[in-house]
Amino acid sequence: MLVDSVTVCLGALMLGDASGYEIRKIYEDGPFSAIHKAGYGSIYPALQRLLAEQAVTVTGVAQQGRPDKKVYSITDLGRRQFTEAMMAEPAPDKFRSEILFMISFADFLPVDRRRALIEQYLKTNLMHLEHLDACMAETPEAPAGRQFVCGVGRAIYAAVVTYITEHQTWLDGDTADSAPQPALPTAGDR
Amino acid sequence: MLVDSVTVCLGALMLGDASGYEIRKIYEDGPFSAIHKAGYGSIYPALQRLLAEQAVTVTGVAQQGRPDKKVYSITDLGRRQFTEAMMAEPAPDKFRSEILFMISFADFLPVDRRRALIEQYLKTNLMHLEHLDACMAETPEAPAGRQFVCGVGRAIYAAVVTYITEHQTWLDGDTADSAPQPALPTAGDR
DNA sequence: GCGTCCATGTAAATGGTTACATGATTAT
DNA sequence: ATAATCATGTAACCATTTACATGGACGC
Repeated sequence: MLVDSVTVCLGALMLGDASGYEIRKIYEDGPFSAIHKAGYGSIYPALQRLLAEQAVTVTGVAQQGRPDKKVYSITDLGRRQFTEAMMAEPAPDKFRSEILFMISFADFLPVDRRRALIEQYLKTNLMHLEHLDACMAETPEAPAGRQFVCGVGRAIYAAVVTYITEHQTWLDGDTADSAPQPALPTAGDR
Repeated sequence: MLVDSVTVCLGALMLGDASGYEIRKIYEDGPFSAIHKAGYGSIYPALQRLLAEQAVTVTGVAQQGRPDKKVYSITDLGRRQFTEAMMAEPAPDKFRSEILFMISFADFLPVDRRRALIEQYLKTNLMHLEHLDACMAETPEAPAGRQFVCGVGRAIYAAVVTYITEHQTWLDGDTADSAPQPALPTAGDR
């Protein structure tokens, strides 16, 4: 894997100094969360490796009332490592959806369950959409790359929401009734 | 994980008897490939577990010229297990994209690299779209659940392709020039 | 009082991917 | 000849996720 926890930390530090805790927040809450998540269990060990490699430096920051913070800064070596990683061939995207897997087998499930799954899928996609919009609104001056990626994410969530609202009746009623009607025009949907 | 290799095999066998080799093909080549991939390394052990649990049965099929095939069939117990798994709370979707991660940091990359990444992303999405269309054309009588999921996949790929073609110039020129102009209006961007 | 946020870390468990091992047939 | 397809499996490897451990401050 070319983009592993180490690269992920380096990326966060390219945007500015940060502690492990803050790096996690970036990937867990920020606009990056849709692309790549990272928990403490992967970040803290990665930072130690980077420190040993001298790709980053640390500064202990004492805080009043809070535990000490360790703020990491990327070094020139780290910057070079990061750029190198960005030049490697990216691995294919990985996507895994339990809920879509379940919906695939809707025909074997009770009608209630089908409806519940669709509803849940619609709801979560709407939430993601709102969350992304909120993130984008917070940083209107974000660099072009990040805005582009956020735009892609937005387009995806919006497309899913639209599709569901237009087609959710497909799975209503039992199998016999479900005749997939018009669907998407142009490029041979069906 | 509620939908693991075992459940995945059970799902494939719900659609009909199959060998490990054939199950892999379903998840590697078929319309399911976008949702959940599975290699031999996870399928064969899963089938053995299922056999021990008596969720499936095997029939050895001797073939002329070919290695013997082991065709698995799901039992009533297996069907019950599968349905039970489909009633559990689905884990949140997992998505990881190295290429989008790279594009997020486009501002730190040479212009050539930016363009190459965008182009590659567009190309792969077009490929996925075509592949899905081909899959859907092959089985026009697919059950409603599967058609719905394929439709979602199609909508996603189509949305990404549209977004890229409309916004790819953002990342042209160097950072100074890249003023993200009109950007995203209100809601339904697309 | 209780939950959440801040803050850093470790260790075990999970579980999928990759590589290896074997081997015949068919298509190029 | 050589690559690809058919066919089954094992074992090491890898990385992430989850649970655990610790602890003060702040809001409700």
